[in-house]
Amino acid sequence: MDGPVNMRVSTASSAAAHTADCAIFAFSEGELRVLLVRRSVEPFAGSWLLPGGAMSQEDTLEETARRVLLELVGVQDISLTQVGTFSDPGRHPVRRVVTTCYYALVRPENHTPTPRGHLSDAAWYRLDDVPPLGFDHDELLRAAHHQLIQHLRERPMVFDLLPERFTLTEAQQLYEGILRERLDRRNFRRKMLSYDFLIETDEKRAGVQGGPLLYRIDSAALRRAEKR
Amino acid sequence: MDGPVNMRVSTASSAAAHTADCAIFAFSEGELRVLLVRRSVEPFAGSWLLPGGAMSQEDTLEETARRVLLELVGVQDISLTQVGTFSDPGRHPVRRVVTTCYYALVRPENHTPTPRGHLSDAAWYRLDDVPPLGFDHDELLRAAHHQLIQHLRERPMVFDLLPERFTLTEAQQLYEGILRERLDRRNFRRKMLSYDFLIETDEKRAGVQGGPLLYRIDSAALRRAEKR
DNA sequence: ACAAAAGTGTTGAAGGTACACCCATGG
DNA sequence: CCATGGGTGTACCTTCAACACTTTTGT
Repeated sequence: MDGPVNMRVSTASSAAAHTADCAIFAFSEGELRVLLVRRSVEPFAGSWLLPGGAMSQEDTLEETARRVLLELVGVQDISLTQVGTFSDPGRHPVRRVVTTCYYALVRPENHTPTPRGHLSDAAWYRLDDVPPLGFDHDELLRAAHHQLIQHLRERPMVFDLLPERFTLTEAQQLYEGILRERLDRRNFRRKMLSYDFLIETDEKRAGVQGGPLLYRIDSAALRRAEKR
Repeated sequence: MDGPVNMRVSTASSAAAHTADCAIFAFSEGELRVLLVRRSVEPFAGSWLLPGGAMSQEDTLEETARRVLLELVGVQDISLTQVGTFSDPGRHPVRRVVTTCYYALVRPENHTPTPRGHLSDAAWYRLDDVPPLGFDHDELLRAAHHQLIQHLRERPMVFDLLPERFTLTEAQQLYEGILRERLDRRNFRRKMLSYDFLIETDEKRAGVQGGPLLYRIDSAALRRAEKR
């Protein structure tokens, strides 16, 4: 419980540090991808990780995560969803660090990740190609992906991952990339078209056979639908 | 991200304390109830709260929550589910305290809550009767209850709240208490009876008109069903 | 012209919801 | 005997899953 009186709290010299780590998902070239950074200092120097940052005195965890996103991929106004908090004392080999994991969905346009600070690299990985990660970040990523799947099953909420205009096939590839299963085109399409926030444009995607129609999202209607 | 090298972390003198707060639900006299404790010291002296405790160096948050449950209601081997982490810097008026909320489901038998330490009282409240709580615990309780509802809609998982033997009406009252809506008896009953982990006994509940049959749970089969 | 991808409808199964009457027991 | 709560079945609707052929466009 909260309180300055609790003795375990009063001896606060040894309180744990708290970080926010982000599984940042994007969709490009027909594949779901996640942003990883490479750490250049010990422990886990050279390991790939989910990007994250330490919570400061003034910030909430969500603000911390938002800052990470802003600094790394220059993205603002992104939907962030809390996945869970990981507190195993052994998860950090040196100090006690508790972390709260978030997932974020970003458009492929606005992202040229720029590693700074103690990072030597930053890159988008296809989910299948993700290497073993440092700390317990494999577990964080699994949890984030699992939660994204759960949310997607309940409601349509991944249009932040698609460009302004997109074809239904692209949307289907995105769903398949997240859910990791193949979907029936006709059933998928019928479900999509039943959403009133999906708007047919009069343009077609050039350079692809079949000449697929482009669609866009009516954000206000989507907002309403997501409220439920 | 994790790392001793991050400067915001290195100045760790001011790290936040971390607590685990529990929404402990029980079902008695046909009503869903939650355990509240009354705080006897400032800040929020005299306020009702969700019980909680500070995370120590060696423990995970879940172990912390488990200890709270053990000390307060003497219950062990309870399913604990993480609800979320709350980090608003203003949520504690004095110090920086981040909390992670869990919910737990306990059988009505094993509980005579015994307030200790800085608590003057502990009592089961019907959800409707919960008074305004101290800190941001109204929000924690709302979040915990909301998550319990979500989980219950997805799968049957509240038999930890029922006694060894129970009638289907009792189970229905429990569902209704959690979901806060009225259910159709025949539909509810059909769904329950479709579960193969629900086992009809040959006893009837005495002292109640109609002479309702008692049922029990095959824990192993339930475990399997919960896996999904 | 051919290859590749887009576009399109129907049917069956399963699950959810709505609804009313008789039966068993306690008082 | 009567009041209270327990126990039961059917019809409709919605949702999801399975499944194959035609049209459009690029090469």
